[in-house]
Amino acid sequence: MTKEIKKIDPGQWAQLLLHWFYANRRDLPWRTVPRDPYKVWVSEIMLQQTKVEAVRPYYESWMDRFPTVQALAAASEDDVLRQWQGLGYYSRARNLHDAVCEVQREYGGKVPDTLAGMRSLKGVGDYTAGAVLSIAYKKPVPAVDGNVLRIFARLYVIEDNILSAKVKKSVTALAAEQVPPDAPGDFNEALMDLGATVCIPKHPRCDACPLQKRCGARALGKETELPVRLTRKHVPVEEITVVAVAGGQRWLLHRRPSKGLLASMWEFPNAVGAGEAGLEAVQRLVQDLGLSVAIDDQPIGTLRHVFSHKIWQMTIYTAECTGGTLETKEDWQWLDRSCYTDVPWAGPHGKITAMV
DNA sequence: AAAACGGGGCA
DNA sequence: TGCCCAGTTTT
Repeated sequence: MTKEIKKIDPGQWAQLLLHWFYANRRDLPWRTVPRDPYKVWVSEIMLQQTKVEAVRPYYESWMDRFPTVQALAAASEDDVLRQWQGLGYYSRARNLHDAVCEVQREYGGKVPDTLAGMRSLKGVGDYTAGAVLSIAYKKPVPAVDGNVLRIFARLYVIEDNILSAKVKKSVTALAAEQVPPDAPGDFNEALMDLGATVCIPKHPRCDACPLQKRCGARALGKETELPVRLTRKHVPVEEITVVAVAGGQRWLLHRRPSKGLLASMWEFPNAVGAGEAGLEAVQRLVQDLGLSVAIDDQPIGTLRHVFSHKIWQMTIYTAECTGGTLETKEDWQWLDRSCYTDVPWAGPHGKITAMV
C-alpha cells in the first residue's frame, strides 16, 4: 500500500467545494446576476490586500460615481483619487483609471475577455486576470491569491514558503487541475469564501470545512502550522517635522511627486528630521517659495503613521505667513480651510486638518 | 528575489 | 506590537 502518497493527494475535490459554496456563499454587492466584467474588475482591484468589510463602502460609493467603464474613463485623476481616499495602495486607483481609459479607447469600452488582453492592462496581474476571466466570462482558468495559497498549502501539505515563486507556480498547476469547466467562476469564488470564513490563517475552523476529510494538514494535525510564510524584516522609523502654514483662512499645501509613496497627493509642508534640524529644513523649503513665515515654538501635537515598510513619527507645528508671494508652481497651492475635502490627502496629513 | 506600496482589525 | 488581508510593479 502506498499510504504516504494517498495521504497527501486529496484527489478531485471541486464538487465537494461547490456544494458547500452553493449553500454558504456570501452575499456581496459585486456578485450581480448576470456578472458585470467591469464590476468584477473593480472589486478585484479594491480587494487586493484589503478585507471585504473595508471594501464594501468604497465599492458602493464608487459604483454610484463611476457605474461604467465609460463613466470612469471620463473622470479626472483627482476625482478618482478622492474616491479612493483612505483605501490605501493608491497606485491601484491610478492604474485602474489608466487601464479603463485604455479599454474605452482600444476595446470600444468592452473589458477584454482573453487572458492576454486582461493581463496587458495596468494593475492587472496573474490573479486579477484569472479572476475576471473565470468569474465574468466563465473561462476555465485558476486565480491564485493568498487564500488559495493557504488552502492548497494545507490540503497538499506544502511546507515551503508560500510567498515564493516556486510555490505559486506549483499551486497554479494544482488549481488548474481542479477547475471545473462548467463553473470556473464559482470554483474560484468558493476558494475565496472558504479561505475567508473557514480555512482562515490562525485557527482554521476545520469542523466546518467541506474538505476536512481530504486535507493533508488536518490528517497530520498540522493545520495550524501551515502555511509557512516569510517573516517580515524590521521597519525603519522616519522622523518627520510638519508645519501647518496659515495665510489668513488658507493653508499652504504641497503636492507629492507623481511617483513613489502617496504619489500626487497633498500634504502640509514637511521635512525629514526632528527638532531644530527639522524646523530649519521646512523653513528653507518655504523660503525657497518666496514666503516668510513665523513658526510657533511649541508643537501642537504628534502623529504616528504605520506603513507596511516604514513608520512616520510626525511632529506638527503651526505657523503664520508674514509676507511674500507664493511663486506660481504646479505642486504648491493655498487652499481655503472650508475646502479641505477638495483635495486627495496624503495619508495622515488629512488628520492634521482636524488638529489645527 | 526582494522591496515598495496603505490601512484597518485582531490577539 | 506583530500578523494578516481577493496583489502588482519596480528594483
